Amino acid sequence: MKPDSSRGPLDVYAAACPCRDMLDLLANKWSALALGALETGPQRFGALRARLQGISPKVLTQTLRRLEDHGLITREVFPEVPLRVEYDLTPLGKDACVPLAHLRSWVEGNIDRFPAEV
Amino acid sequence: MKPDSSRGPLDVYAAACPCRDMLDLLANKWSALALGALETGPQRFGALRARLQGISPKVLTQTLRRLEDHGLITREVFPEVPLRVEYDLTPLGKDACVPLAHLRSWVEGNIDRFPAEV
DNA sequence: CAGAATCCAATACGATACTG
DNA sequence: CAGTATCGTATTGGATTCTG
Repeated sequence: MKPDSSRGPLDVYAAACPCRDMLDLLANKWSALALGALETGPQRFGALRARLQGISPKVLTQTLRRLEDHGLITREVFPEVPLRVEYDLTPLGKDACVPLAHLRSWVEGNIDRFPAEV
Repeated sequence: MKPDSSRGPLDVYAAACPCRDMLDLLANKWSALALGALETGPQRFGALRARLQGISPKVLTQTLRRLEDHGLITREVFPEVPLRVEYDLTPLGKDACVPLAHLRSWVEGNIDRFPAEV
């Protein structure tokens, strides 16, 4: 088990560690929701937009692009009419869903313990 | 098991659900790091600042205040000279640390699988 | 020490309109 | 359908300075 040294120390607390960027990507509301929405299978842009209530097309595009660039999801275009584009999880994305699903369900399961909005 | 109805449906995907706000709070880089830094016991402002490399005092204050307002941490002032202020986890905060710790360690453990920066 | 105050740069976001 | 382009606002973030 070589803990990698080619890309610097593995510490999310280090500002320069690539871990920090990944944490910034995953510890994000829209990322967590988008990845979770894909757990049930490939989804189209419109479906994701409907699922992630309140997201604008622009922000959804940004979120998906960023996830794609980091290898968490794939984007496939079907040159049909009307156009169809499907997003799906990569193996890495599937794995990332595990801790994110825990976080989402923890929130839903403990929301009653939070003090009411001030 | 009454799934609560006093505060609306429990669905992080619903824009109006309070869950959304909580997810927004926890699915956040600095929140995840700050809570994790407190897992080992109460910490002073300066210690947290040193641990969360790269954070500015202003953002750290905002982060801590927000966590305190939502009942995840406590803030205790010791009127000494020099002044000492300690932050600590509440029971709720301790519980929230569990999924967040998973997320942080998942990132550290899988960073090598991510494509190199573009 | 622990922040508050201030100023300013960056960018994130929403709404709208338009295109392949 | 699935975005992109554009605009303007709003929020965020950093650096610096100051105070109880």
